[in-house]
Amino acid sequence: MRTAADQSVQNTGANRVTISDVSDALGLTKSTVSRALNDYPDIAEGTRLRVRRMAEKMGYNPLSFAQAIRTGLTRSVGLVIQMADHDAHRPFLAEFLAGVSQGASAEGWTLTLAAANDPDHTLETFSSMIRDRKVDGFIIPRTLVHDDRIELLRRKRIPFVLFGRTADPTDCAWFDLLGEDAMQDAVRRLAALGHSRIGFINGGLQYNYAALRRDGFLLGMQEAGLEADAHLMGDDAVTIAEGRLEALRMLRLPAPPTAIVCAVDMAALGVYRAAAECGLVIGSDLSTLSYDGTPDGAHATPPLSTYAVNFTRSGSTLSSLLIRRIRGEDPQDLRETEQAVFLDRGSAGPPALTSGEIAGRVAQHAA
Amino acid sequence: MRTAADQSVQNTGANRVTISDVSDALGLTKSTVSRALNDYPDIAEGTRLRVRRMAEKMGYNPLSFAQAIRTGLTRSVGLVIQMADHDAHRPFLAEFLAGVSQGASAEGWTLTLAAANDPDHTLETFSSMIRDRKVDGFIIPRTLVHDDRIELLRRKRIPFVLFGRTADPTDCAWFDLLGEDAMQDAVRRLAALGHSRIGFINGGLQYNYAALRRDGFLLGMQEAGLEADAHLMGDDAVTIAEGRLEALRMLRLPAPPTAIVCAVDMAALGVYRAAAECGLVIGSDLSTLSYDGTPDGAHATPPLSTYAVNFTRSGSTLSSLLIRRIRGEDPQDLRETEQAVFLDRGSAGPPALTSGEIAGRVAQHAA
DNA sequence: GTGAGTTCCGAAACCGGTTTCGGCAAGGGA
DNA sequence: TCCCTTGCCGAAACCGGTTTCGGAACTCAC
Repeated sequence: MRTAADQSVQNTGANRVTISDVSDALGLTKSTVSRALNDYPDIAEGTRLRVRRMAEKMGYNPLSFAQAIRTGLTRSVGLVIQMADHDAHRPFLAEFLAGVSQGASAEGWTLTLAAANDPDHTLETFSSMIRDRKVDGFIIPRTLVHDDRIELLRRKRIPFVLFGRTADPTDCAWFDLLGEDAMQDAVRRLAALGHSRIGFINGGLQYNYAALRRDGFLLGMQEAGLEADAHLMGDDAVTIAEGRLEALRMLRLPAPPTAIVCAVDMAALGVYRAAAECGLVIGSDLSTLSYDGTPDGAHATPPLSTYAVNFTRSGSTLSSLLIRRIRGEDPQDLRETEQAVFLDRGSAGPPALTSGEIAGRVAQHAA
Repeated sequence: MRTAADQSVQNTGANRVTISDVSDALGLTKSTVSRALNDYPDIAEGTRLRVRRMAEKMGYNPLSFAQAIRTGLTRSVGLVIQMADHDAHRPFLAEFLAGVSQGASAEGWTLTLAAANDPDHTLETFSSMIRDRKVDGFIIPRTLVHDDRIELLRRKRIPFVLFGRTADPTDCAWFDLLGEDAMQDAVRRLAALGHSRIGFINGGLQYNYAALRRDGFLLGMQEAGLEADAHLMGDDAVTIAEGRLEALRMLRLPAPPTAIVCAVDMAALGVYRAAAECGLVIGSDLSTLSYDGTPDGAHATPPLSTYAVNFTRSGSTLSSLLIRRIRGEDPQDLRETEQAVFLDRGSAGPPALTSGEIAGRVAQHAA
């Protein structure tokens, strides 16, 4: 019977150079060539060099799936994106994927991508990719405080790397941005501009970053000698609509904030909307600083000042951490963090209005 | 020497059920089991059933890389995204990838993703993925009129499927949306609303869709008995900035358009900007219809009426077409098209102003 | 009853690598 | 000189499948 293999245009590849071709050309056996190329210690240095040069010259490249059959390793990093997620991070997806892909291919690895519709589907996808040995490990984006994906991989003893941190760091390698430092710095900047009533709109509390950024905000307030008013703090705003609502709520308080720090850019763009509706000018009447670095923020008026994340570099770092993890390095040695970069674009300035004046302006526009 | 394989937590997989386990359980040889599962004709129907049931019961799943070593097929579809592209299509990337991934996994295949920085890098990436047999075929997004990627794959005889069409259809399978029909329909709608001076802002001419959409626009004009004024036609606008410039150019003509059809949503959002600068209200003073269905359009005021593309379904269709192509089906039988869906959201209405009145308004705002 | 086909499965080679094991030769110590 | 290491490589098994080939058993026609 004839099946796919030979009906298809592509076949087993006529003139591919195999390890046997290399060993024949050198008068060695393929086992020697294999060990030479894989740096076994029982190969003489001269032989190793001869083999390397010949392999190079003949253009020999081992097939990863042929290696996999014995080693069990596919040389592939896995990534499962969840479609159910709000699209707060969608703008960065391309950059992030590019980074992951480049980090992988720098080591001769590939990126195997899957998409899932909901958390259950995500876990199923992980399981089937593991069962079929599609990948050697996973990158876990958008970590939660308590994350079932981590539980699963820990239990199955599959290597993984987090983009973010999590409550229980056991067996976890990660790369993360110090959002808490950014929030603290944001407060510091606003205080230096003369703000004293500063609000905070946090992101989704299920995400691990939320508690950290909140703590960073509070630390900044404390450092500046300012009181953190519970009424000026909100949670779970990751979209423009949610950010707008939370900002409106704060602005309608008897003593509204003169500045609002947002944990994510989308929420800050919601603050823009709320400000517009209340007749407040962002950057003078009301200041806001945010975090993410979305392209949308740059196009707003005024452009949004934000702490920007380099998603391309993040992705590539994660790939290389994961590969090192798969190669056996201790997770504790594979934990990197980085500072987000502040982009000062004008959405924060000295308070043009007092809290009371803002309250008046808001009341006026409510009528 | 101990290398990656056994230092890593994951190893060759203790209790995995192999084809030999199945054959032993049945008292058959593994060759018989293999042929039974692959529907060879020289296996008795009863045997085939016995084998299937036992394989099912024991939870046997062949390893794709073990099959690949003999068949040459990895059961993986390849996709290379170009980062250099303007980000007109970025918002859809997640949906598109989800579709491709789901279409692949429906057949037990996977998606191997790579990113490239420029056209040359793209071709190199294709070549190395082919050399290392990472994938069995490729999905080619955003096809150009003359596309080097297609040339390469045609030459190397690697199966591929286009998202879009191209000048030379030889060996090409594809899925595409009938943008030309959408443009024609847009003109029809505008004409029905009473517009007679209708402008057209096209996308990048290197893309295959551009000529098609232009022809669709012209056909619509002809059908409506309207004159297509060359001054009211522009090209290569795929960003907000480019759309704005082209719209401003048209609005400053002695006889400006009362409606503008755009080939891509981003250009239409540029029309919004231009209109705002000229004191024109979109949907009454100036109408616009567009194509893509970006989320951004839904948030504009008024929301942008546009012909929307279902990128998830597009991706999944492309995957299944590619798999059929790899299995040997004739490319000519693997060509599907679909209509974009019109979303009427209010950016087009009966002309509130004549062309002359618009010219007056524009001149007034220029001062 | 015999010869020619069919039907169906086993045996073994094969794919392209990796890994284990054994042994030869050189080197070193007594 | 002899023995014991040590260094280095070949031979062969192995990984988990697929594919080729041959032959036993059964069918059917004459």
